[in-house]
Amino acid sequence: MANENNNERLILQAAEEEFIQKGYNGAKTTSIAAKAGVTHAMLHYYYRTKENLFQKVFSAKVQQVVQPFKELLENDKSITLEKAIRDFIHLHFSFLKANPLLINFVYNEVISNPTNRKVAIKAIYPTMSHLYARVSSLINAEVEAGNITKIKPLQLILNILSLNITTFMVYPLIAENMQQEQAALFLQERESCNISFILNAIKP
Amino acid sequence: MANENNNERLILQAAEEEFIQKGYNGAKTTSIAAKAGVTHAMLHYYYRTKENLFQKVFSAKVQQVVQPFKELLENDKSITLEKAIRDFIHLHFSFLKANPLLINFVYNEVISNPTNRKVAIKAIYPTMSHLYARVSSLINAEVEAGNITKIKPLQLILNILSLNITTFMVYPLIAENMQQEQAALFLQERESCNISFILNAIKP
DNA sequence: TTAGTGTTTAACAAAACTGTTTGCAAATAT
DNA sequence: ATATTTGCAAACAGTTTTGTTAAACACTAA
Repeated sequence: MANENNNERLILQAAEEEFIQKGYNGAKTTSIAAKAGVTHAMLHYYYRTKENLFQKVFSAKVQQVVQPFKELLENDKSITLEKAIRDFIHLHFSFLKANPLLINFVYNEVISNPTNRKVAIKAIYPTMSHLYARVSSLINAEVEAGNITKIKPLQLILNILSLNITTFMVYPLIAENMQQEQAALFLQERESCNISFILNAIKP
Repeated sequence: MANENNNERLILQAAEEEFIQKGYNGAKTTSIAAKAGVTHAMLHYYYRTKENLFQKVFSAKVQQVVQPFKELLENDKSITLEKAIRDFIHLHFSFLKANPLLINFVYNEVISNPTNRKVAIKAIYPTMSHLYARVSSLINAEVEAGNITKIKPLQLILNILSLNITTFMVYPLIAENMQQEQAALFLQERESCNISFILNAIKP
């Protein structure tokens, strides 16, 4: 009976934590093993190398990054640009709140390692081009109707992502000298401000 | 005669490169010494520890991050908000173009190490509150004149910085599959798009 | 010339880290 | 019941990395 592959799972979990907190170079297999409560020989037994363990963590995390975009594309089938923007920003904020270190982790590993970059691009590309197409057609419709000013889909997407992501990049620094409620309020204010800022920016 | 403190400088230069490219954990003192063309004993002779060498690099780089803000505050004494925004975005783009890895380096070290965070906040705070005050009064004047919609200074500052910084975060990924001219064009387009996006967003 | 100061090298030491081997105990299959 | 596989720990091995030491070297000033 023993423990139905418990250790294998514990090691992976500990590895996720460690890699996300410290990056590939900062993470140590000994520390991961200790965090998982196993000898470090076990880590090598199940995952053989640090590199291999990292790849497992990394590709899972890249999948996670794409999640909110997939969700948006599946749920919001035929809506206006404004509703899509509102829905997405809200969705993305929830996601980033729940995974505050995720984006920075993936970004850094992508920047510092060409192999990771390929893995990430391969995983992200299909969803992103799907998103691009959707945004593109939403923009076209609104421009024709005279509801918004002309803007390139890539620029709009970058703008929205920028404002969302940097919010959670500065969040730990801003929240450091705040009460919890204040910090929560900051996020809330930032979310509504992002929405109105974007919507105002694309008005004719 | 030897070489008038040349090695000390060479080591510091090599350390800047290495730390910025690979971060504290990824950087190796042996690699820094090799890059500087000296034995690694020399590195310890001049800087004693990796940590110490890092601190020297880090605080210099934090100073550099604040540079464009100081420049803006000194040069643009009494101007309109629109001109300030235009000037700053242009200035900031030049700066980020010249130091593409700087922000990410400082950010990561700040996030991963509380001591670095204190160093950075201490160095950045005065300039930032100066900037805040200036933006605040510029906004007030324009709001009173009915030229723009009401927006909190912090939100506007965050928005501008977000759009600028993320441009250079995605730049290496986007430029990877582009000709040089195309990549330069992307930056140029992004700069003017950022300006008009911001200005449009704060219109009444 | 010599004593002194700062610079450089080579060799060494210690620790941290990744990965391997061995051997054993429990579980599963034959 | 016996053989085989699987899970696990302890000890070991090799490498990388940081940091130290001692001696050589170069230059300056007494």
